[in-house]
Amino acid sequence: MLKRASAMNKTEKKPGVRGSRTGRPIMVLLDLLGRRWSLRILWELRDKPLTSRALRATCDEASPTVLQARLSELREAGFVELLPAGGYGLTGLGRELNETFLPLHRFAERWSKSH
Amino acid sequence: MLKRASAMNKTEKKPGVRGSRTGRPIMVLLDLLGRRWSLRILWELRDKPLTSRALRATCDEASPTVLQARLSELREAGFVELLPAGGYGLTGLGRELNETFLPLHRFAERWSKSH
DNA sequence: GCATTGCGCTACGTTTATTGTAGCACGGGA
DNA sequence: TCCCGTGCTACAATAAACGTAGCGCAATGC
Repeated sequence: MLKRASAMNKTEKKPGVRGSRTGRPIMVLLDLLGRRWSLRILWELRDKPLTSRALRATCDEASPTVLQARLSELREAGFVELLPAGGYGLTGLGRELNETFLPLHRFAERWSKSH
Repeated sequence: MLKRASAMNKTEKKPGVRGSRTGRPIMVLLDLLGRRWSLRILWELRDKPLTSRALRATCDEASPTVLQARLSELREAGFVELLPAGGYGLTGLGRELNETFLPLHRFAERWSKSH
């Protein structure tokens, strides 16, 4: 019998905050967001929830292994949640975080013209 | 299920924007920033240039291999430059990019209290 | 009933990225 | 000259991500 929703299976073995041994929040956050697909997942969920498979489709068919890993981390961080009705959606906190990336979109457009 | 096989028209040599086969600027940017140490490097250069060794020190002694790789990518992207006087500094574009992350600092503080 | 479909999620072998340690070539003082 | 500090690289070992397949479960259809 598998434990469902076993995101607490980390047991504090601290593989974790890779790029930050200081523990400063900004470092922890930059480390979390600096993992593959983290930023992309938050971005793809920006306007509506997606099922795990739909999310995978939007993320260039990234492997489900790492996608589930990121989703677990982002859920534990409180940015993403698994909706009762099914699918993944941003939490209030996740939406706040995402808003700090909105300027990034505009920046990306400008940047693509300049390099 | 359409496989878009022809987004390789990027004038890119080879390194290959990993997480984005679409070529949309925001995807390319999210992919670049989603590599290990990218965000951290930009963050650490936020107020003054640093030599490669100083940068490594601030980045928890990350291995010089990947640090140089990121610096090359960030230089090619036009966010970072090697100063004539020595040391790495942000370009104007890099500074703009960094400013989109300033709210992240405040967010990180709030976030650390909520989880 | 009993397949079928879609969901979240996992196993596992292969490939790729990152780490850690050591060291190079160059240039500018002293 | 020798000694630093710079940017940068080699290379084996490790960790992370990939790709494919498939599980258990619940809802739906027949």
